Amino acid sequence: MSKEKPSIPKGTRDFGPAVVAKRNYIFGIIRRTFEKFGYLPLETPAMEQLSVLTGKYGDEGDQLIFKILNSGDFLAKTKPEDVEQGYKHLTRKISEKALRYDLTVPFARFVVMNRNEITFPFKRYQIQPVWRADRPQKGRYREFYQCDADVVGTNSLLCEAEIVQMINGALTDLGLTDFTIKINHRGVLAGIAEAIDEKGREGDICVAIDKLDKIGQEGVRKELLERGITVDAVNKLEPLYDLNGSNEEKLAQLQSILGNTAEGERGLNDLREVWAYLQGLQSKALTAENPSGEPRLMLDVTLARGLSYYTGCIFEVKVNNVSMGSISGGGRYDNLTGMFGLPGVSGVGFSFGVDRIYDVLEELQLFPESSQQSTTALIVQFDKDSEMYALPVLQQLRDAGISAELYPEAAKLKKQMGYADQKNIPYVILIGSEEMASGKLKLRDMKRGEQHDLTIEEIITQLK
RNA sequence: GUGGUUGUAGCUCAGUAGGUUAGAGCACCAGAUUGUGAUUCUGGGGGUCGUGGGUUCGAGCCCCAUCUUCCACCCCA
Repeated sequence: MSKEKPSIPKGTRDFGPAVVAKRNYIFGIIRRTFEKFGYLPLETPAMEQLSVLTGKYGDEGDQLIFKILNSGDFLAKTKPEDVEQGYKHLTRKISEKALRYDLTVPFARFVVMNRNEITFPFKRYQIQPVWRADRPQKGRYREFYQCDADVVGTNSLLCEAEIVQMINGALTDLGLTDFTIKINHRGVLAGIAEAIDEKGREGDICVAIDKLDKIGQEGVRKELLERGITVDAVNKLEPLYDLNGSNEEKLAQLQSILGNTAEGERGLNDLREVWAYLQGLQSKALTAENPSGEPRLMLDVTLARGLSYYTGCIFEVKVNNVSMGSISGGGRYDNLTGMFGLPGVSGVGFSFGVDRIYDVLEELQLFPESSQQSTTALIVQFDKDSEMYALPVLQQLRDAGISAELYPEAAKLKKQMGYADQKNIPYVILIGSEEMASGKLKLRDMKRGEQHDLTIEEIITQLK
């Protein structure tokens, strides 16, 4: 008998009852938001073929995919020279499956496989865990849940506008008041690169610019030069950092800088159209201001996002004044299904990071009390007679749709009351000899500490 | 993946220059209170000091490895 201490892998967590209750509260609000906008649920397997996932997230992403070792004698088909050719070569020989890295690529795979059954535009949402072999930190786990909503089969920028609406709606319903929805466009980034005579280098430029609020303008300048961007280009780039004024004014300023680049023009037109849709939708995201006075929806040319499949608008959401990375992000991808042999299907989607939202709500104490209670009423018993008397009462409560339980033994009152207190049960019903004789049960409101003698019918009415 | 950091009772932490039976608060259990919880009083249980090696007469404390935590890069939900 080995008595090893049990443990769970790095970056994974157990969720106890109280935590699950709060997580379900978040899932519920997100699910309702998605459904309000016409998205329907989809679920896909935890594991995908490795070939489906590789190459979709850039080199960095490929490194972070959890591979599953082939079962059985996984070395059967390998030869000594496979080892000599390095781990990447060997990986393909001993691993054919991998845990999904996000929900967007499996969705694209699903669309391609079911292209003949699907009616386009196809709107789906998906709430499932994903896995990344990242090094864990606060708010960064190796297993975490994403809540994705994507639509494929339409180029309409109404989808982008509705994504802004969904983000604003869900986060507002969760009680958040100080958050920023950043929006940008890959075309704008490409146009900027072209306008400063560094066409095609937007990748390097983005990685550097993205750190602006972290390392400052000087730090970014240094990094850009290290990445081989010319001094000339950096000088042209820097005025873009502090575009000021309203979003409309920013668009106008960008127009004069990028107007004559094809990509830049495409990006600006898309963004203007998104704004027009939002105005039509009377978007609260468009008019809302954060406590700081900044607009909630912000055009941010420094927003980059690493996932390599994005081609159009990109989004990212940051809760202000908490130490937490982005809690939501997404964008448009024009050719994801093309990689699986179905070209010409444009898609756009975004994702909420529930685990981070959870940590933020916890920090800001925004979980409502109702998300933390389990049972509505506990029946306390005193002896065998009262237990038997309580059984039909218990059933009547449940038939009336009230979640109820009977303490399963005639333990001391203190213990039974303590149980209710611990479990955050708001009402206790006491059934003893007096109550059985009179037919009036004692209903105790645990929060107020008051109790009244009531018939079972009266109790049901009150608790319903 | 690179460089750091953390790990002592269920939880939050003490633990002095390596020296007998490792402590506190909270939580838990029992009693004060044989029909009433979150307050009060009394008593009680619980730790092979993350794990595995090593140095030493002797290690919670020193060394190595490993796992874990958190942080900065990288990247990202």
